[in-house]
Amino acid sequence: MGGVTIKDIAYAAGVSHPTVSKALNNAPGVNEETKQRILKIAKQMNYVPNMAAKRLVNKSNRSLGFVWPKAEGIFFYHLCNALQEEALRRQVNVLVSMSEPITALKTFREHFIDFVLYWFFPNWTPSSDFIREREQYPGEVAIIGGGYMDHAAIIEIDRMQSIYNAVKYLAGQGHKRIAFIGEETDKSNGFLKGSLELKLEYHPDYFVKISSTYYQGIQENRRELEQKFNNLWQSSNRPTALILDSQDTAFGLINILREHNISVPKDVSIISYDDIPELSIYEVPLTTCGPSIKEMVQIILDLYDCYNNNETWDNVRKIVSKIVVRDSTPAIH
Amino acid sequence: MGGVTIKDIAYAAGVSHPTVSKALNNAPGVNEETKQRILKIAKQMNYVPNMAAKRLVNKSNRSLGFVWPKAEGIFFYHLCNALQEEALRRQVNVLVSMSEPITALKTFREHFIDFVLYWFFPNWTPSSDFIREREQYPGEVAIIGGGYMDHAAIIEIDRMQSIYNAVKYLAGQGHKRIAFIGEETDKSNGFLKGSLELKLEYHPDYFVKISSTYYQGIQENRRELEQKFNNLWQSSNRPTALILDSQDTAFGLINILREHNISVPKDVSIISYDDIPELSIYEVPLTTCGPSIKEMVQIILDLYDCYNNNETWDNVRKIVSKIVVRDSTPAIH
DNA sequence: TTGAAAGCGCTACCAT
DNA sequence: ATGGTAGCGCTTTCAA
Repeated sequence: MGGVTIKDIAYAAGVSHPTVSKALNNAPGVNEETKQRILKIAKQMNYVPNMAAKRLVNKSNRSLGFVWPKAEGIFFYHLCNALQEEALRRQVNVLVSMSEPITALKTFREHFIDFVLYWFFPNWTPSSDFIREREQYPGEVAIIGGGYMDHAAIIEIDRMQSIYNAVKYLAGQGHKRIAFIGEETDKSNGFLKGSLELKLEYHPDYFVKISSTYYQGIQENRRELEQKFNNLWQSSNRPTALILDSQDTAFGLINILREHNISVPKDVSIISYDDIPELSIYEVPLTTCGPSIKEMVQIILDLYDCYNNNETWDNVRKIVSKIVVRDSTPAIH
Repeated sequence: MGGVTIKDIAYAAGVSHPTVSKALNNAPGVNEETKQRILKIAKQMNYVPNMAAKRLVNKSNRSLGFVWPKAEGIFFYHLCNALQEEALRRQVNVLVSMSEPITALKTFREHFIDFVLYWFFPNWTPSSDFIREREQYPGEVAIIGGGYMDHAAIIEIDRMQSIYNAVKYLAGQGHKRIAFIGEETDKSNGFLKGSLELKLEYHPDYFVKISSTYYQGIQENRRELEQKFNNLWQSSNRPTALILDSQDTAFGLINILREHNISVPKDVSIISYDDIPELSIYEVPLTTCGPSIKEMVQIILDLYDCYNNNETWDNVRKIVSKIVVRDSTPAIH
């Protein structure tokens, strides 16, 4: 039960265990034929490497841990899935933890995961306990989504630029009156910057600032959204396009539009932040902006590979945002 | 990274490294005074045990792997979160994998997770590859949600009973005309059984059978739901209560009701399957049936504890369903 | 009570 | 190309 080791394989293949090790790790200096034989036997015997032993000799084991932030799940669900899929292709294991950052790191350390990826939010900074835990962690730590700490690779997401691009795109489609609905963050700043630089019509109510969040209750959230949207819609400067700051806002607004018989894109064009499939399979597939999950996953695993091959890498990588054009934003005249 | 080992401590304390090991692990056979001295030095030197080395010798550890099924995420998100939280309380690590079952088991084996929990669906049966992989796996495998295999603990969910109870509860609230909306599964059978046994009014259109699923597209799903619901609502035997087979159906229907200005519970009472917070924070908090996530998590970890303490356990555990009464189902006259 | 020695599974480093 | 040997840090005998 359990323990098939390289020695067992070596015995079965009639070679020595170092040869098996080399064969299994694609190391040079093994006859191709022998190698194939060993590989075959290993598979037959359903060999599973002992990560502890690997770690003991300071070898990485091609596994990546992702720490799922305490936040609404749908985006991270898709991110995890995509990560998982691409990782499979690249032969790396992905394990997910939903613990808080310190516990997660400890758990990953105990299980020999050699690369841990955190999703944090802008302005996050590490607690001293976290720093201490990170010092004990032998592998690499990467941070995506926001925040910064020493001894961690950073994958930056430029949300401001994302929204800025959305404004630009809509302007290119012929819109002059564009409103933004969402919280006050980098994203809304991108909207303001875009409106200003592209010399769009601007009225203070074009920034529809939402303050209640989903988890304060759908009810509260919806009420606020509905009321503020109505104000905007009834104003004398009704916009022709809307930029929404997240899928959450998009879901809320779509219901509201439906009730009011406002049709997309006939009555209004829409771009939403967040690259998730739910936005593309709606009645009117929505144009989205923001980093593509697919691309994020590539960058993450490229980073992992760099680490794994002991290559150097830029400590900060930027992930560019992308507009995925769908039916909700045709050109207007 | 790394550095201080028990040998260093041994040298500093003027003892041998096995003695340090014993002292650090509270093992018997070490002079109390020596032990304290060693502990103190270890602390001074900021010793951190090398998990790899430990693991290489001692195989077991308190950790549980959960395999997240390829299915829509929101329920599993809550389940994972709850599992994680209770596990923290019980000092067990939880790691989640989104790989397919065999890969997941292999990954967990590699990383010394000694207990793996699968969510499967009714009528699932293991492939021969899976059986083989399980045989190699030294830990325990548990299955929840449906399906069966040898050498696995089973946590059974009686969905039929859940819905049956819902029917019974609604009947108790005074309803005679109850309809069910959802796919044809154990759940719909529970509805039919309840209607029959409790001698409710029954019309064929009270079983609103939905066949398209969420991932065929929201659009398709919504259209079918809307059309079938309209039929039901316009029929001469309009029901006074609805049982919905999942949160998915609930979300869809709620939007439809809103558009039609049908008010809950004034115009119709509703019970939905699935114990997730989203159903409780809606405009009208919905009464739900089905197993409570909290309870599921308890049963899972109780099972884990049994396994971990080498206790015996019933190979099949049933998880009872519960009705959480909220505002959507008042008594009627 | 203590410590010398063996060994967990693996890789690195030489010899051959 | 191959394999013998050493050693990663730790626990576990077992002899002193």
